[in-house]
Amino acid sequence: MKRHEIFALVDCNSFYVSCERIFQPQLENKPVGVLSNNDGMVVALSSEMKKLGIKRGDPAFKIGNFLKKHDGVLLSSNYTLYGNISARIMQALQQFSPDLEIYSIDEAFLRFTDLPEQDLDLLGKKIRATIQTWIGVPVSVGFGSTKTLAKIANRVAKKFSSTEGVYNLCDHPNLPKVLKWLEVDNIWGVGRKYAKMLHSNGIHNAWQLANTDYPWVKKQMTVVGLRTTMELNGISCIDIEMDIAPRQEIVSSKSFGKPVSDYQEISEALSAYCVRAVEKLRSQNLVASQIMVFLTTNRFKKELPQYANYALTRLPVPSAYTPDFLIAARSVLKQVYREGYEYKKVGVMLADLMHESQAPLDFFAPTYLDDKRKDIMDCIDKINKEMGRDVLTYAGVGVEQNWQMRREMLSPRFTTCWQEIPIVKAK
DNA sequence: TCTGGGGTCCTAGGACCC
DNA sequence: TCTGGGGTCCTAGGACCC
Repeated sequence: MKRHEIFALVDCNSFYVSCERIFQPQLENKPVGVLSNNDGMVVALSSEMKKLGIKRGDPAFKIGNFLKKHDGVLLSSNYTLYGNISARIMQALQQFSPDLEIYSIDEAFLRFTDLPEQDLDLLGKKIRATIQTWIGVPVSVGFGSTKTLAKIANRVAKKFSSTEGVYNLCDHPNLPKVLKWLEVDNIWGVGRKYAKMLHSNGIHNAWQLANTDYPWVKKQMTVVGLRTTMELNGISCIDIEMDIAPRQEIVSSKSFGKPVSDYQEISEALSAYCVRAVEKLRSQNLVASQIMVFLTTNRFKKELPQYANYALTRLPVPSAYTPDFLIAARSVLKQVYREGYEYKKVGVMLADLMHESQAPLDFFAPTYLDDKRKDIMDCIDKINKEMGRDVLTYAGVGVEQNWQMRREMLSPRFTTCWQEIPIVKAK
């Protein structure tokens, strides 16, 4: 007999903003927004910011003046800080259940087995209090008999202050009411395209979707949509994933701080992203054998000629040796680069990843592990880790780096850099 | 001046094999 | 009249997530 399972979704409220507020208490109760790379658009907002009518995705340059009038603050994103705070939260959550899935930087699923349901509300409150006290970040907790329902419960917890941040949908008499309230657009797993399709078929809320003919759903939305629909009916189809699945691809790409046409500059930026991607590869003890390069102009500038393209190549043997990728990336870039365009973005994607110990042997060439290449890379990584990022790097990444992104409102690395750790003076 | 970056999964179709 | 029937692997594209 299957044991009775309950899922919880713990989700940090306005995560990036909450991270900034830990070390900058003057930001409490103020409209605060955190921007995407290049200070482009708002990606996280405090509730005060939402009340001003600002939305995720609003471009920074359009709202700057408006915010000044309302004492609002915009910050550049500080992923070093957010990553560190996230790790602390996940560690703290471990104590509530060993069955923990880190779903994103600010969300985790927990699975409980044979837990008395009357205790759920108390448990939710305890989780909230723990994360608030230990780390200083407010979270919301939703319980459900499936992951999809736990997600919905979390949404209710966030939306209605009367819940005090905890909502339980397990065998709840309000379940039909909640499902009727929730538009299909807001169901986990239903994106813009499918939401539109469902609306045009007269299915507007989660209750209606739950009661839709399964074969029809499968035909229109593949098994993925079918799973979601069944989960709305309390049939658990998506289990938590505790093992960190090995990566299948690693992407490194960024928009430029300003438009770039010059081949040399693009090549430098590409080289820099390539160095970063291969570092990431090595940090997980992986090797890659495929590399793809893509570049694109600014699609928002409709008056300018547009161009986007990509191409890929394979390495003769899987590798994590940066120069192998730099050489490959540059030869691929030559294939896709066209003169006379203002480029906005270039990037590299590594694919065909496998653990370095599983790389196939080649009769004619030594594997990455065999010859000195791994030793050289490990040595460089170690120096960079101890002495600072890019103390040792490659000539191809250039010196001036005019293409670098903008981060004009960046907060300090409060928790990960000795020079930037805040000092509290005793009175 | 100015609009993110990094992932996953599923399906259809073509190549190739016996 | 009629032109096999599976498999598998690979890739591109489309959907989704935060």
